[in-house]
Amino acid sequence: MDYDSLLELGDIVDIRYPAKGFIVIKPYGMMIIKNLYKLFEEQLEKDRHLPIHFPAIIPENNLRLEGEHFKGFEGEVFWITKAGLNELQDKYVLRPTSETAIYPMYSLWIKSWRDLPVKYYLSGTVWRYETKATRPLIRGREFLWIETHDAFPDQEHARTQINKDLEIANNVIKDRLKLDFLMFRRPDWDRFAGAVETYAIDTLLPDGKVLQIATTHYLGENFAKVFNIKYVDRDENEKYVHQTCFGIGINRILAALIYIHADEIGLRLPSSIAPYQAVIIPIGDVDEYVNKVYNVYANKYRIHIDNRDGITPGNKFYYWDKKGVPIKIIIGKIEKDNNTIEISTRSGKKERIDLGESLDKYLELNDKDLDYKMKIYDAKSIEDVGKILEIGGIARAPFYSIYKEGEEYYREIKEKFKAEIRGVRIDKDEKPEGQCIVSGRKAEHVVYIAKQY
RNA sequence: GGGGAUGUGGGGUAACCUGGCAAGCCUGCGGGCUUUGGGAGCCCGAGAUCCCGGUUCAAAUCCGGGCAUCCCCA
Repeated sequence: MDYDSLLELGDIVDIRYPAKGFIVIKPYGMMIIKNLYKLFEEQLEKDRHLPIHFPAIIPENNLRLEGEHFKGFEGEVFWITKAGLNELQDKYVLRPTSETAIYPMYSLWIKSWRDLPVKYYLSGTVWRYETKATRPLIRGREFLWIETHDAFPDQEHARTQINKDLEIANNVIKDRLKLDFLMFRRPDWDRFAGAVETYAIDTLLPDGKVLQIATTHYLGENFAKVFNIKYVDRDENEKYVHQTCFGIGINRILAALIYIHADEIGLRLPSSIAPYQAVIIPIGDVDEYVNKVYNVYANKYRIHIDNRDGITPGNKFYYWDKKGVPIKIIIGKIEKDNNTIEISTRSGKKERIDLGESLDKYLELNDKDLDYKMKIYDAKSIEDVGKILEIGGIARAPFYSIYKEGEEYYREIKEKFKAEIRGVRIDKDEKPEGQCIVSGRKAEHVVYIAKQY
């Protein structure tokens, strides 16, 4: 089913808000988002991150401090130049990302090796003045995300954190959300503004474009130097911290969930984030028994009773199927008389079980049905890349280099196919065979090429 | 950033080119009756021409601007 219809019938967002790139997220969408936040925050806290809040506005001077970072974001920030009737002398921006909001404070907080590491996460909103076509949840001028900002005594610790970030992403996105993705090191020409290295997670949407849903950056000492984040180590040497930051695109993950798992009927949601894991649909006059069933399951599962009057059961089945509820619990006279419930899964399986029996099995079944694999094919030539992109896949190919010397060949791909080199796998060591499909040089990397959002 | 197209009840659309009936249809929404084990039926009802200006006896329709959406190109 197409993306726009899914948003509409899933009651996820209302795109009619009259400001470009800004949308309303409706309760059903927001309930999913809250569950997404919870999954990630639990994992982050398990990895000893602490929650923090930072203001949404950043003074212009702070934003300017790291030159490359400023250059990267200057064109896409919302400026606050006037307040009330006053023109502001010192302007602000609405944060497009929070490095320059947070690091001046880190400079104040971090003094000694005893203060490290610092690992904080911020769940919140950022704003970017996107001028390209916006798309609900996929590219907006306002979006929800989580960003961590970590400071370590040295490079080694920082790099270890990057692996942990990717592990967290894997635990949630692959295991709990059932989304397939690839982890890349981005080519040099596609780094985060101000970062030494950028790692990213891409998933492939059904329309054949990849969507970046999370990134983690190794910032090195770049920001520490301009924001003066120094500590004294055990040997009384003054040193700059090494930093990482990890961004998790909540809106985009929601978009991917909706779009990738859907079928012809509508949404299909993994049980980990479904607003309702099961909906009770009563048939006939069985209120008392319905309440009994609800009480049996409500403290273990997210359960909703659909007791709307005057709507036929069939209509309710269809309604909740469209919204992607994993399990429907059907309760009528038969169930009441036998102290049972009927389970009907989103995938169409029906079974009558005893009241009190666990629903886990059916939720697991629901989630297992959601497993899918992205279309990735090997390209042995530049023509192959075209063919693979044509059918909406990701092309895997030997390429000269993801470092700056490879950029000119990347340009050729970009021009020819309007596609991007997403990078080299980091979860897997891939050795290229033969020649670069563009330059004919000896290939140093195996890269993945795809159209992107 | 450049170009093109579009804007009609909550959603999808007809009428627009060639100005003129009470702005039609499907769906959704509210009420009533009848129903209820996989999208029920009948009756009633609420709900729209994006905004500002212009042309005209008359504008959803033509013109200008704004806003918004979609597509293509950089």
